[in-house]
Amino acid sequence: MGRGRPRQFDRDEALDRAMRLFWTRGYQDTSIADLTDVLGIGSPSLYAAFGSKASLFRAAADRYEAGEGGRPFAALAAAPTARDGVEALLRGNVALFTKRGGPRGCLLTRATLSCPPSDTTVVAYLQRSRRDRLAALRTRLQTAAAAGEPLPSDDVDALAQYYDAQVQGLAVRALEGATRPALLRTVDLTMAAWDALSTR
Amino acid sequence: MGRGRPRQFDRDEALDRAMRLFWTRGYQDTSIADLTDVLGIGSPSLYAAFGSKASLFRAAADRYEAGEGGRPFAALAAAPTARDGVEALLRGNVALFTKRGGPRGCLLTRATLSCPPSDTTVVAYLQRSRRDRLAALRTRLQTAAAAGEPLPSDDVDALAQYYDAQVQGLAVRALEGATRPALLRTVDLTMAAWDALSTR
DNA sequence: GGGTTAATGTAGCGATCGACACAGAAAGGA
DNA sequence: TCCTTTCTGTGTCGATCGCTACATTAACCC
Repeated sequence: MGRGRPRQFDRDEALDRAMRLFWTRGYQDTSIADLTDVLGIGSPSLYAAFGSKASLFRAAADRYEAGEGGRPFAALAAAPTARDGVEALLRGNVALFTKRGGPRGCLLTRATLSCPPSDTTVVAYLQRSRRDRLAALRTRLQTAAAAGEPLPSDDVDALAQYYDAQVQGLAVRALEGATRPALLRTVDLTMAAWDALSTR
Repeated sequence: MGRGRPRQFDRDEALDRAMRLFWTRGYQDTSIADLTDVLGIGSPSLYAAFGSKASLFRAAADRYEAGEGGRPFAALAAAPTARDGVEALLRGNVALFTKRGGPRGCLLTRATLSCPPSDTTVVAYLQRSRRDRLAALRTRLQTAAAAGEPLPSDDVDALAQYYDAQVQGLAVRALEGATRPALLRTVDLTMAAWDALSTR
């Protein structure tokens, strides 16, 4: 298999720990020293395995989106109706943002507000990620509209941006320390608004 | 008046420029070198006038809240009804977050997500500021409830947190580059939801 | 003008940032 | 066994971080 000296750490586990650390402290406030400390490896090993801080973050964010972070959006797409999907998206994100023992809030939202513009590759990654999430919302609502489901508005684009704002608001409040029940009451209001606007 | 050598810069103007810079780049990504550059003064003058980066930020944030940043909340308190107040709060914040030639988003929201926990005085300031804003929302809704105005929910506390989340969502989206018309469509939906939930 | 007080410009402090040079260590292939 | 290849630990690079010592300059009071 490998020709040279074998790697002495589990790359996936290291990536997972890096992801948790970026999630906890944001992008800029997570230093290479912090990472090598938590990962238990030297900085040359980190750079050999991941290239740079920026590319390590992108790999960690990929892992976030492919795992926990992507689950609420998977639930959105899989739900039988758009209403169920949006509710699953919001409640799933509340659970994600307030999980016991885990970092609070959203890794991507936090990074978006704490990444210096000079790190262009990270900024570009975050922009693409945001576009993808908006597109996921829009397409789910679009298919619902095509299926004749009742929606709170005919403007699917505006709806997608509206529910994206709900998610971001929940993420910020979770980071500020809002409790899970408090965030769920906010989701209750958002879904009550869906119903009140849809039945006309 | 002054005993020693007079200050060679306008303290208020310097504070205003510092506020704009913190608003544009967040707390952590704004360095003392950036500040002395934009303010046109040396670092000893900055420290003599403002004490430290943390206390300069708090002074700049005070200026933000007393000026532009506080206007939407002043409109909330001054409006004849809670509905008008919330709408003025949201639309005022959209205008603030997308003002041409000015920084995008909210100075406080951005700082909340980009301030290292080690800067305890700034963290404490931001927490208190957030509590105050939530309290402003809650008391306005409370007086409306006492006056018998129709509200989207009987749970005033949940309502306050819900509209706080709306503001934060708008702030994040503005920072991500959302246009003013797009954010206003989101506010349209939020206010349509108010009406649909209030008329029962 | 002298003396006092305060703000300024230069220059640099120790610490930390992201990233890497270098040599030693551990594997496979011959 | 020796060579090649790859990873690991030590040490450190130049740059930047927030911050300040020091001498100088410019105002006031007398």
